Amino acid sequence: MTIDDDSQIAVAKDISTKSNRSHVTSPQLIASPNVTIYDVASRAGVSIATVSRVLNGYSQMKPATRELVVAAMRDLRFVPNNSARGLSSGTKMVLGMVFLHSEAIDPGLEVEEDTLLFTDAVIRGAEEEASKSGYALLLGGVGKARVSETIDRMFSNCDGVILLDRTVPDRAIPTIAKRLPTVLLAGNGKSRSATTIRVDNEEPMKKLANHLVSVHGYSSFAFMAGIRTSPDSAAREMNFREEIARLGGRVETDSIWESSYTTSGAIAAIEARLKMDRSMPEAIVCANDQSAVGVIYALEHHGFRVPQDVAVTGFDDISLSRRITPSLTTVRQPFQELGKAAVEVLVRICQGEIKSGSGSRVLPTKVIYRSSCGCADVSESSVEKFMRGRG
Amino acid sequence: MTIDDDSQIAVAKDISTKSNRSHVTSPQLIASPNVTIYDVASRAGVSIATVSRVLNGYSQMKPATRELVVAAMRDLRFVPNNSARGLSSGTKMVLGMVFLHSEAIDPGLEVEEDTLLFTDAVIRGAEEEASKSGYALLLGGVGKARVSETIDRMFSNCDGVILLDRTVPDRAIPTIAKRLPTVLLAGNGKSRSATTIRVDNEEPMKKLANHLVSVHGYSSFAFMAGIRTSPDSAAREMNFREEIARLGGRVETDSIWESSYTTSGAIAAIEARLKMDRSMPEAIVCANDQSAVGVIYALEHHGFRVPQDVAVTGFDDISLSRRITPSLTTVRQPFQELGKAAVEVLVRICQGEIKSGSGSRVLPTKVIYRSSCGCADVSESSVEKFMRGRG
DNA sequence: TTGTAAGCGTTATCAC
DNA sequence: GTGATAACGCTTACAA
Repeated sequence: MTIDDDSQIAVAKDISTKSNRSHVTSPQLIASPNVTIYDVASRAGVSIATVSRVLNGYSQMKPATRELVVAAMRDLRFVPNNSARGLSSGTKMVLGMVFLHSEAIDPGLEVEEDTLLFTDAVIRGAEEEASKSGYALLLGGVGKARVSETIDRMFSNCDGVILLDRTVPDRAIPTIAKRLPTVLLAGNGKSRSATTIRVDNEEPMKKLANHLVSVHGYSSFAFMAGIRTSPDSAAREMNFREEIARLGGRVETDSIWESSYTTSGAIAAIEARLKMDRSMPEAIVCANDQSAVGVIYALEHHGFRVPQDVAVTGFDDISLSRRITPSLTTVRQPFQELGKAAVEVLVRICQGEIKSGSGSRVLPTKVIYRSSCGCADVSESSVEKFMRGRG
Repeated sequence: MTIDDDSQIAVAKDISTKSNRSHVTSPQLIASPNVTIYDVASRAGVSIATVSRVLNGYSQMKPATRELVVAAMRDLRFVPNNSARGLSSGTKMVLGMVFLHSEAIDPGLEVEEDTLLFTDAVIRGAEEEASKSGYALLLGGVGKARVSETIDRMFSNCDGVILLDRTVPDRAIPTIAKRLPTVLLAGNGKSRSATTIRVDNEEPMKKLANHLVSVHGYSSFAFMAGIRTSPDSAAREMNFREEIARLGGRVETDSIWESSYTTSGAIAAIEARLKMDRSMPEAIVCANDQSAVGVIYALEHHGFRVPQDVAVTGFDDISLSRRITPSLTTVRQPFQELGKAAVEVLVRICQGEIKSGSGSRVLPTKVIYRSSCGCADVSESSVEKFMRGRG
């Protein structure tokens, strides 16, 4: 419908030759008198098949007929019923996105707003891309135990589904993928059953390791994991450890270095570590920015200067990382692009262009050197940046 | 389906007595061999009507029969087809949320991530509440000109829709509301056709005005609007102006005080203002936190100290407002609650408990005094706060 | 190029 | 308490 002109709604009611359809004497209560292809057909003087053809952009039609139908659709303000479409064709033009509720990520914490950022940005990117391709995006948040409910909803409402990392137990993925085109977001990329979209964790971690060793001369390190079972965290940790080992440095191995990806978790970890040993490694590399922020807070709280006493780095490049002091050296990850890429791939799978499970797609990342690693922060000030932004 | 056990999918395939249904010789290509109520019915030895009754929690059934059906559903891993349900019953168990794409809010700007916050938090709150009520949430982002496409998608996929402020021209709302239960979020509350959920802009703005005058003794002010046509911005401005007038203060009236709700917009506005007149009012009250941040940046960039030379306040209480220096005096707005409340109301409208258009619901807000207005910031440090958060 | 009619998987109205 | 069966609004063979 065209929402720019309310008056036509009246027209629709007057003209509607509703129930002209031959085989019906509507027995059900119908909430709103919705216009159907029968109405359009009878107004245009054609069959419903013809209306359907117009609706689906069937090419081999007499242009005049098409015009007629289009006009009738406009006049009656016809909006196709997607349930009927979905039922008949099996295609719903809806994609699902399964993510973790914030309480599931960090229960009990008042609010850690930035935690929302990753998922939100992905959702935004996905929605934008989906709507470009004519799909709608259905949200499926999962908390403690809602997983199977949510998955069922996806099955019954969507043509395909994007599963964010850790929303669904690994072993369930093949089952899901068997039933519905599935794309994994930020998973480990090892699933044979579904395509994975993720960022490059290898190159930037090696680069970062090299930078810390060659440029700043550090040799003792710790890696603050997010959640050890998270593929991203694991990959970042592994690549960092490997490279440091290759360069002859040492990385602590204590299991205490785990933050739940949160600021508060990182603070708690540092506290715990300090109870065991007052000394600190020369540099702490974190699996994400939020924990890096926590590490910096906690270190400074206990009298360590960053980066003079201990260098700290993050991963993500959330906006906060530019604003804290010291500004955070980190790895820029294209949040929205991840969502977009996932939808792109999923749409192509749904449309049969590519088949499910075909490998993984890796998006590039970039190391951003700011001051928390010991570099001079050469980025523009916020004001300058914003001003330039205005042209 | 229960996703905890992949093996049963095999069972489903073996047992399925598909196409037992009397009246069918499936002519269409069916992508996946989905289990239907026919399969369940034949496996349980009952009619499809009985299966449907179980599905809908019909109470007057022999428990034994119910058991039988439930077992069959479990065994076959039956998931009801929502398109069919929607077609037959007209109820889709899907709610729509229409919001503005970020590019529509602030085109051309690189990324102003915090801009996302309001909408994202609302979406999260809405999704959580929706899923509690058994509904799914469908996203409908609108950019430049996608409005009517998106609205159509809502019509054809949803039982009801939440319209965020400024997503749809005012005059189109009655048309939409006539066709679909509609709730307005952060609108002006004046629509007769749809219920509005919004926050209280009156009490906190009056309180703030009083605070600035009585506690700090300011008498010259400016109000940095977001977008003048935005009901929230307008309400905040009006209430502030009224109260200041009552108290005998002055508020500038130049139209230059408008930020587009963004940091960069606020900076640009301050720059423009400075070109006209080097002096500044004693206090600048902003329609949201993002613009307050821009105001502070720009003022300090030009040698003004905040709050000593100029006091600044915001609205929203985004996490950044606690972290900047000086910390921002602002009004806390319950983002997620807004989403929740909107869904709550919408669900009740959809279920016929209350009728559409019945008044508006106003959520409370709270003034948070920090240092940018001249108060001493008594809030805990970040570290302390985070630590306490851990218990 | 267009029309006829079967079928998609549910719900709901009748009977029994 | 349960079973037949029509109807929901659309797509798609197949026929014309």
